[in-house]
Amino acid sequence: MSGRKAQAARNDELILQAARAVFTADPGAPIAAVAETAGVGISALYRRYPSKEALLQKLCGDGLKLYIEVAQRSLADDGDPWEAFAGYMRGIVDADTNSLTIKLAGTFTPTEELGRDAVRASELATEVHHRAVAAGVLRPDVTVADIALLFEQMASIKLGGEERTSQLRHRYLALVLDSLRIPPAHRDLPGPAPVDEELSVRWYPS
Amino acid sequence: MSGRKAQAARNDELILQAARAVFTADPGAPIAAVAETAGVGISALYRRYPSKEALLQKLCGDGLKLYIEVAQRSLADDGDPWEAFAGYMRGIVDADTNSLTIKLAGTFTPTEELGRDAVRASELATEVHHRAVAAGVLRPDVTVADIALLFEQMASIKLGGEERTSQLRHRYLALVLDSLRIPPAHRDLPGPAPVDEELSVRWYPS
DNA sequence: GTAGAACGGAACTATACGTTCCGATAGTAT
DNA sequence: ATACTATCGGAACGTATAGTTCCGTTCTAC
Repeated sequence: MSGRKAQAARNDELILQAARAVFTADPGAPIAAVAETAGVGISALYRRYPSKEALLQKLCGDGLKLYIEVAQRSLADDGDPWEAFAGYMRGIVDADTNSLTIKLAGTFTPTEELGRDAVRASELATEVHHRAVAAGVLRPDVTVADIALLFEQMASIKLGGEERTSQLRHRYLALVLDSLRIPPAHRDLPGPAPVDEELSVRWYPS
Repeated sequence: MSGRKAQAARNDELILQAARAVFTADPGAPIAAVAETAGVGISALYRRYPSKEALLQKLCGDGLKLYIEVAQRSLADDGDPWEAFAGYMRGIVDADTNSLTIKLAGTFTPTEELGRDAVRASELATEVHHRAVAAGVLRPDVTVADIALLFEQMASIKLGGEERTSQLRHRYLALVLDSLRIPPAHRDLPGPAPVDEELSVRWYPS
């Protein structure tokens, strides 16, 4: 494959990557920002997706599939039950699927396939949760819905670049995990704590 | 005081309350929404504040003062050091000052007075934090900036009505406090856990 | 050399929102 | 009683933003 067809195929991927990056950074971003980030024109977008809504549905769908994959990987883990659960949570935080899925909830009517994947993801999350509780490594007064809201809290952290944000999310995830694990204990926190300047810069218009 | 002057004074308060409610719910809300919520016309707003920015600065300032008050109240607490610290965190979460202050950061140029109050608030937060660490009730690998980010995470929780949101914030604050306190332990979580329907309704446009 | 797919980006349109302006109203002073 | 003024409601205006369409261009395949 070469020439024009090849560029079209490359653009397919380029556009998806750009869309993911742009909309996770700012769910309300204009579609022109996606085109610019991808380095293509606007018509390259509209050739592939009939509307912005269609693009968002695609991204949401991909996010859900990633979520399902992470959950399945955890269920396949036969080792230490706590590590399986903690790995699941770390995986979801890394996948960064909540930033999109949640913030975009209600901005478009869910597809049928989207609905199916959502219940599938929910089932898997319940299964992961149930295993950890049954193994006696996860405090039982925390429900599956609690875990979902905790993911949203992690997703709300946005500071500095992409790298730094991920680092900090894992730092606070470690804190949360400390409060979830049985027996309770304090483990070392990963990544450096934020410094004052990281916080104060946000008070000045960019 | 009666008649027209009285209504004007009442409107002063009405507008501030409405503005606080509207902008905490949606920091990007239009100014017309504030007027509608307050039950007044738009000109009643512009008579008091020359621009939207001025109103936001006022709200931010009030929020900071509230923050300072809560911190001072904690420092005046001579009882159990942990309870003083936990009460401080609960107080800040209740004050709901972060929803505004953070989300609005960078949307306007900070006033001089705003800057002064900000450093004052920062000093007090450091003092509160230092006391808890010195008393040996707060894990020392968590910094003041960490606490600030934790507040933001609590503020990101928005589910159901105002009442329910507050309930859930306290639930997850309790979880976080479990991971902060020395010695580590699991305490009962306040408020009912979210049920599935509370989460799923967000997927449908209102 | 030509047909057509893919593309870039200007142009169009709708909408949202901050701000201004004007007519109305109700206390208040003379 | 009448004129004056502070206050108010809300329509009107201008501007910015963003989704979508459209047209001229380019590049490949045959």
